[in-house]
Amino acid sequence: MASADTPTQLLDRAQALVQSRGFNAFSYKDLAASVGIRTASIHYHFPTKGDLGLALMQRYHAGLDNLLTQLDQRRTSAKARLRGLMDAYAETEAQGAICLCGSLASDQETLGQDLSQAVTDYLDSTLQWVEKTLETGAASGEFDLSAKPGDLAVSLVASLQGALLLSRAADRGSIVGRVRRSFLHSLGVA
Amino acid sequence: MASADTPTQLLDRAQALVQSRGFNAFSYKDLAASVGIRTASIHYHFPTKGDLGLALMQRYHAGLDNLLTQLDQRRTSAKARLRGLMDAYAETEAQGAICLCGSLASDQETLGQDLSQAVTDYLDSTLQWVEKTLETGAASGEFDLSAKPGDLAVSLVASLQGALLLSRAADRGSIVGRVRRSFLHSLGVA
DNA sequence: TGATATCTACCTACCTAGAGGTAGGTTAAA
DNA sequence: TTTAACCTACCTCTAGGTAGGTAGATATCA
Repeated sequence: MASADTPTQLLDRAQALVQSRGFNAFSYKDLAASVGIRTASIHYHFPTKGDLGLALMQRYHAGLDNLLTQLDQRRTSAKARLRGLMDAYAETEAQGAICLCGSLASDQETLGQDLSQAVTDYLDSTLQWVEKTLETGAASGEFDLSAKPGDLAVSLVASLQGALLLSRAADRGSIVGRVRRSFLHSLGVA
Repeated sequence: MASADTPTQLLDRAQALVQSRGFNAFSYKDLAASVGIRTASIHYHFPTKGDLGLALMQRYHAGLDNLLTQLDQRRTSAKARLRGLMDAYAETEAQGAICLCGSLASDQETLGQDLSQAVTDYLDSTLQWVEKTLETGAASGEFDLSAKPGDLAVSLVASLQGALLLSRAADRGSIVGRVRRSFLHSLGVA
């Protein structure tokens, strides 16, 4: 397999660094060493660190859109679709990472306006999709919603984001798995 | 009210900075300006930044122990005790902050071993207390647990941590409030 | 076709600002 | 007269970023 082009390699490595150390705790020097070029060359592709962060979020958001579209197109049950989303979080957890935008969210006050907005947009997309999926499942009688879909959606996304955080800090096995179990339980579809 | 002594002031301001910007995104310079002394004087009280972080977590953990002990001593219902914990998170949310250890957790790979361990310890304390409280409530027939207490405890703490993150990034009002509602709902005690 | 111009993707060398941290002096109270 | 709690002045290292140069691929055109 031919190795990816430089911008892609940079984004790949930068994403890993943000997800493991936080946006303010990695440098162009780290990144340059990791890709095998000089820091000045990174500026050629991404003039400022803010630009890099923005590109990172754009790609990440595109990946989310892709996943959600695929899940919808499979036309499976609402439960299976939600499970698909939770599986994606489980995968992130398995890599020992946290969500890119979860990581950025905790440094939010130091981010530029654009980047900050990109984080908000990503979370909004997720929340809207979860809410819609819950409503669909409820309408078809698949779920017995114990609370308002909006509240449940917020709770699920919050618990998934929090799960990734806890997973690295608390030593308790797969947190995402446990969140998934108890969430499906609460929908009466476990 | 007499203003607090310098170490306390330093801890107060440092905590606010960590909770709003992240551990790696505030400097001794910021802190010094905020308290009104020079950076060198901070080193007198906290020789290294790691020491400061550790002191921060120790105080924060002590505050948690205090809260949980108080909640237990009131001998109210398990529901009220859990609500007390959730109220504390709501207060943090109202300040536009995230949990100190949630913030540290996302920069975890850059933290020293001691500080990293302190974060883990804090989360463990919380998780153990929640699990114990859930079990007590279930034993007395107060709750109808839909899942294993351990899973529920992990879910609740994850969703509270995640709620603080979302609260700043997603513009959806009080996330903690919505998490609380849907959690209590799922226990059948709303 | 061959000469020339342009462009891409890097490079070396450098800048300024700021980081955390240290050495040693000063001041005021115990 | 000692000690606590500051200070000034300084250190080294690293940050993000810039200036300007270069090798090699690609396009242009007499």
